[in-house]
Amino acid sequence: MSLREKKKIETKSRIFEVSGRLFKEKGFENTTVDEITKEAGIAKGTFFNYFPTKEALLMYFGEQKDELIYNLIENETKRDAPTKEKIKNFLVHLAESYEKDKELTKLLIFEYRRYIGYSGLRPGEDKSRSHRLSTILHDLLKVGVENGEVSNDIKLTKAAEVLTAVYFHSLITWLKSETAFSFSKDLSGKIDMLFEGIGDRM
Amino acid sequence: MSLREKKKIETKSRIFEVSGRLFKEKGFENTTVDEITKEAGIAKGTFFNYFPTKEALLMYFGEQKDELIYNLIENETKRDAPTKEKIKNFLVHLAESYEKDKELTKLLIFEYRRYIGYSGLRPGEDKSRSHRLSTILHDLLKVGVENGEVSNDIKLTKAAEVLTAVYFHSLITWLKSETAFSFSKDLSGKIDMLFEGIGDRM
DNA sequence: CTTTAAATATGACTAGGGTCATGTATGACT
DNA sequence: AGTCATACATGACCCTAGTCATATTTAAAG
Repeated sequence: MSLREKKKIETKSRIFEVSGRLFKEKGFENTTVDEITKEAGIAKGTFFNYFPTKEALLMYFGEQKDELIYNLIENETKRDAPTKEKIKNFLVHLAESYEKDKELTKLLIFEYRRYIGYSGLRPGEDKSRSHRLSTILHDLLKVGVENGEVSNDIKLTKAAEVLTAVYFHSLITWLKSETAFSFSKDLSGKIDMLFEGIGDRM
Repeated sequence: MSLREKKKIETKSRIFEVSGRLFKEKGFENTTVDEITKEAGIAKGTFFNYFPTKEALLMYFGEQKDELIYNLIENETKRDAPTKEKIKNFLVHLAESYEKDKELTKLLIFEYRRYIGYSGLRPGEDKSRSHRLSTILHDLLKVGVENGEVSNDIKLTKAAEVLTAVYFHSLITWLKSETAFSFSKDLSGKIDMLFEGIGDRM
């Protein structure tokens, strides 16, 4: 690895460390790019060589965190278990990991959405969280259909999207709520409902 | 009505009209508060007497539009019809009304979310779209349970939230998509699925 | 018609995100 | 080692949302 590459990595991770500390201390909005660069010992312009906007830095936090979580969980869902349980476990674990730091999650989710919302106008891949989640769920459901645990006349993609929808909606409701209700429990109940259906089975 | 009140209303609606025109012409981000106030014939500071931030103005657009739509639709759902059909009609009508102006909807939804996300930190009422939608759906489902059309052991609130979740997720997926798929049709299919359930009925 | 207090309007000013022309370090090639 | 092209760093500068001390307008009271 060349000296240049080393320095690039070094600088990027210094920005990452310093901003992480500052965000925790003072919050995202109250931390200026100036402060970050001063503490990191670089010029302001340099920051924008690494992250196109201040929000992009926040997204980077989200990506790092997601990487950890998804890897952790993808393994776990390889275990043998009924499809519904696997899906539930997967989502509930995700939920629990977010429950650990509500404030950071708030920032990540709301800024991320905004960012994706706009950048979605441009062409390019949908790197959004929801798409990734949908894909994983789709695969799990497919196995479920093969085993006869999941109705085989449903559209897999639609079902995966519905599950994703419920997951994110619960997450957002939880983030907005001030009372301390459990995101993971709320979600668990809703997943049951999805498998059962809302309509009366006479 | 006093002269003061008249002027206030006059000024607010001038801001509203001018900004509406400018947003359509040049987009939200590319329209500055300076431009708006110049065209409206007021000083910059005055703008902020009426709207605390530029985004608040956008939210005001959203509220105005929602008011129209919800009133229109709330009446329509008073008709006699099966619960599922009523819910479907309601949501599909909503969907269609958004389909008419995708760009504006994009702005409203993504900015609104961001705004609510942050302001949700403060105490106070949840004036969010999703909450309102949930309430309407909850009432519709209640009638359904009374008529035996909807399973009576489901938690009404949970069910309403699940429907809301699917509605918003579809909306957002549609907004992010570049290909022209129909939001209202996609939604319609998902509502069917929710009533049926994902699990196999053996 | 004055006086006076409160509401509203004003625009110079501040703050912070983001740009860009210029300077400097790096490494490939001779 | 010396030359050169290219990648990267720099900080003065720009732009625009939002603030605030001051000025003006309204309306109520005397």
